[in-house]
Amino acid sequence: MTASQDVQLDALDARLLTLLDEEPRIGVLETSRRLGVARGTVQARLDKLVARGAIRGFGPQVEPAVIGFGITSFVTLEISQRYGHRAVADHLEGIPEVLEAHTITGAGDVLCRIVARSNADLQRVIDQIVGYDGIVRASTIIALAELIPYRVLPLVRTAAIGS
Amino acid sequence: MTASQDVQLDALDARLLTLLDEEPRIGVLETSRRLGVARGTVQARLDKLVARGAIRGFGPQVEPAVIGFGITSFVTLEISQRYGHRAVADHLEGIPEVLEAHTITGAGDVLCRIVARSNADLQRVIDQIVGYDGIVRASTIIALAELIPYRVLPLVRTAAIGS
DNA sequence: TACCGATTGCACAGACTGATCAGGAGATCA
DNA sequence: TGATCTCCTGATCAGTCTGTGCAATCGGTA
Repeated sequence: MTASQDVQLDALDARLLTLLDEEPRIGVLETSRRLGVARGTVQARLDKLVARGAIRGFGPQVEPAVIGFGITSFVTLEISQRYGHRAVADHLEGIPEVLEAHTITGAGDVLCRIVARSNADLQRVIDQIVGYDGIVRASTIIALAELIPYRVLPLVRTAAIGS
Repeated sequence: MTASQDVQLDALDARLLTLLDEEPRIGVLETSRRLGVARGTVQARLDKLVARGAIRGFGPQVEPAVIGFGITSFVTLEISQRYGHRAVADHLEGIPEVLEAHTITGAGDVLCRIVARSNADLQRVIDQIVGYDGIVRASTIIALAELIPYRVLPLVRTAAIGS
């Protein structure tokens, strides 16, 4: 699962990632100035992080809630033994409202994150999900408020040695 | 919660977001060429999306699993009525391994996503979480495999009108 | 028909990128 | 101590992009 070898970050990597997260549009040159290192160093560090997979990408982070999908829910699925996980994953991949899915331990087989335009719309999506033989039943939890929005930076600082 | 008014995307927005997601480093000019529109249009669209909050940012998307945190888990917390959600959120915010947290409906009060270096490390993090008076107990689900990695693009295409 | 927002095409100066190279600093090993 | 390696530095070069502003155009609307 873990791609190749784990990437060990250092303090400079952590500062670099933090700075880029806060001001992604400043460019490599300005970044190097802020960090007090040579431009080539910044480019080399970035290339390395991307090459090793530590950075998945720099794409725009779209906020589902702002483009009309204000409801977030976590749905636990119980899948039929006769169907493989792969088949279920394929089914789920075809539903845009399914933002991610994991196989899990415990009471349930798959946990997925689902967004919808409204509670009624959520019902529609869930119906679509369970309208597949491989899925026996679904248990839905609705997210009421976002206490902590997704973040990785604190973890990056923890992971960095000598910081 | 939803910042201002929902942003209604159109086909061009969807194509723009898709292209930027696939090749974030191509720059505005190249983007305009690929989309067949004027450079100013691309800039205006992007500015608008950012201003309205549809795009949260362009920061590097760090992959926790690659920097040493290979274990992902979802932990449901039951919190004491005497403490507010806010207090619990503050507590959780101080723990880097807590990547996100939501208040939820159903059997439990808070659902959070937690990563750790190993199962033993996960135990340490959970102990840290429950070592707080406001939290009565924690129920942990471990993610075994990532069936669908987090994605938003299919949703963007769905949200766009006239696509 | 007049108005309005959005898009276009163009222009300019300034700044950045990608690539490359020689030299230096620090760590490792025999 | 000396050889070797890796990483960082500082600099150069041509080519390209960005930020900005403006006048004209287009499509839909009052």
